[in-house]
Amino acid sequence: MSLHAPKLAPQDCGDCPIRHRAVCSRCEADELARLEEMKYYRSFQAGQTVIWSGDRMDFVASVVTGIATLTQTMEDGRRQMVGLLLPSDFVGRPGRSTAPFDVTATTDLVMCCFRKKPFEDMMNVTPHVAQRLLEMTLDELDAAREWMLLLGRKTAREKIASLLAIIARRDAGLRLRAAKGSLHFDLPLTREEMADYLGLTLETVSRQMSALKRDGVIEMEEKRRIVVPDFDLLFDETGDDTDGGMVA
Amino acid sequence: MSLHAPKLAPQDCGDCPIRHRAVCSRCEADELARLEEMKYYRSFQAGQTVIWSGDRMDFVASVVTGIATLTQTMEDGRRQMVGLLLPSDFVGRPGRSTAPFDVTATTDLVMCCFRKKPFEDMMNVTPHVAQRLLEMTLDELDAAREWMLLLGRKTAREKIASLLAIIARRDAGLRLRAAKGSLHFDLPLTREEMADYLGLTLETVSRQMSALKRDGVIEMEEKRRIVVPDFDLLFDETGDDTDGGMVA
DNA sequence: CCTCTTGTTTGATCCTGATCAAAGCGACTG
DNA sequence: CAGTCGCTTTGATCAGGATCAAACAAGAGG
Repeated sequence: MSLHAPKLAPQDCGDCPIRHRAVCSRCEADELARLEEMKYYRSFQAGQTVIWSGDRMDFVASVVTGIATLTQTMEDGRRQMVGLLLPSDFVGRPGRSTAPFDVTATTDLVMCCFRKKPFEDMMNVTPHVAQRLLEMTLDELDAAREWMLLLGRKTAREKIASLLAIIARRDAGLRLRAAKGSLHFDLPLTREEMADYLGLTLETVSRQMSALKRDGVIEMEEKRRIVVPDFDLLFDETGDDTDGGMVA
Repeated sequence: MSLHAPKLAPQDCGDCPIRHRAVCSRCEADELARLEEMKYYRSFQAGQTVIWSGDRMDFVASVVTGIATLTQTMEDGRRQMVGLLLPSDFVGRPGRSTAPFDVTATTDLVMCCFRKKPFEDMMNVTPHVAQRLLEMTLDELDAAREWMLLLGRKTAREKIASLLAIIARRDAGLRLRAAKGSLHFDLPLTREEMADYLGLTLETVSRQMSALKRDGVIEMEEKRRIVVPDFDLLFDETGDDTDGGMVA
């Protein structure tokens, strides 16, 4: 349907996600080679800030391993997460030189980076990259709009359930739906980070997690290890009207 | 800095925004001609739905005159606006065939459309279009993230002030800051639409508008005609920490 | 072993914004 | 002009989540 081969499954992805995400498998070999020699890696410890809002940002990057968050902070400290970067996700924008929000490593993090200028130059000669990047950005925009519905109109319980469903679904996507219905996964975020994601306080997050446990929607092996006995049960709590892709 | 000439001011824009927004002035004349012969116009009355969420969408378009909104609706009727389209804004995504949300004309609306397939084909041969589109999409993503901060963390009063500031600023951009400090403009949205934008109820919107009037931050000539005696005063109510571009 | 720290849970109370209800205000029409 | 419709304002009350506060759990490090 497009110029690109079907998206590669994450486990097929080698050490550098950009190579697979931004460039299609039919691109000429020398373009790939050019990309290869441009890239370099940066590692961050959990909790470390990758870049502060307003700072000069002279690279673009994609996540290789670990999780990073994009957050906006108001003067008085109110904080809202506006993006969650998982392996293979992309950050940075060709054509803008300062970061519009904080980027923070929530776990140990490895990113694959390209200096912005040569990356932009390369975009000009290899249109596939621009097209793939457009596609990814449009997906992100769709996700942001789902998120806006969540922030603006969902109840605390629905917000929690939605977040759990998002993470569960992503994990299930990788692990291809483990034990037929029953699903278990690690929560990569603290209660406070969940609160920042959802526009709630950490106390409310904690209370609603307890409520979902009490009501049998989820179980907790440990505080950060979740078991979902029946995904449909969880999904019913999200307020969304269709499942939309649990089954591949 | 890029392949594109500096962005044209809106008043320079002819009858078809895509021509100016999506293609740079240095592009070859025959590309412009090809775009010209592809385009067609569609008109909608205020209140009319352009396309329903989930419907097949076989065109891309940009707004010529009027205002359209993108909204998501939950089963029980809760509604969240996720996009506001002003003249020269773009809708539709190459590479996806169904609309992910409702598009509605809030005023009488004229859109300049291109059938999706030929538009995609053209994108493949004219990389400038893809690049320009990427740039626009990234701007939209930034706007969506600002909006997420508003929805997740701002108070009702801050939300109202932010919305008024956004509209005032946009109007000032066009009319180049009319009466030195004092600014007046029409609100293109009903109280209910404002509520859907802000994740509030229409009653709360009405009350906070009254409060801002009582406190001298705004005046109302008519219910939909706003006077801002001092923009800085309004801006102080938004919770944002820097003005960020009122003055060109 | 104890202490310090970080993340989490739970309780008590408060307050912002939602909900329910009624009335005002134009604009348009018969 | 009365009557209606769409939009807006205002009032009374309610409730969901925030805030303040305390205690718990699990490491890490001395």
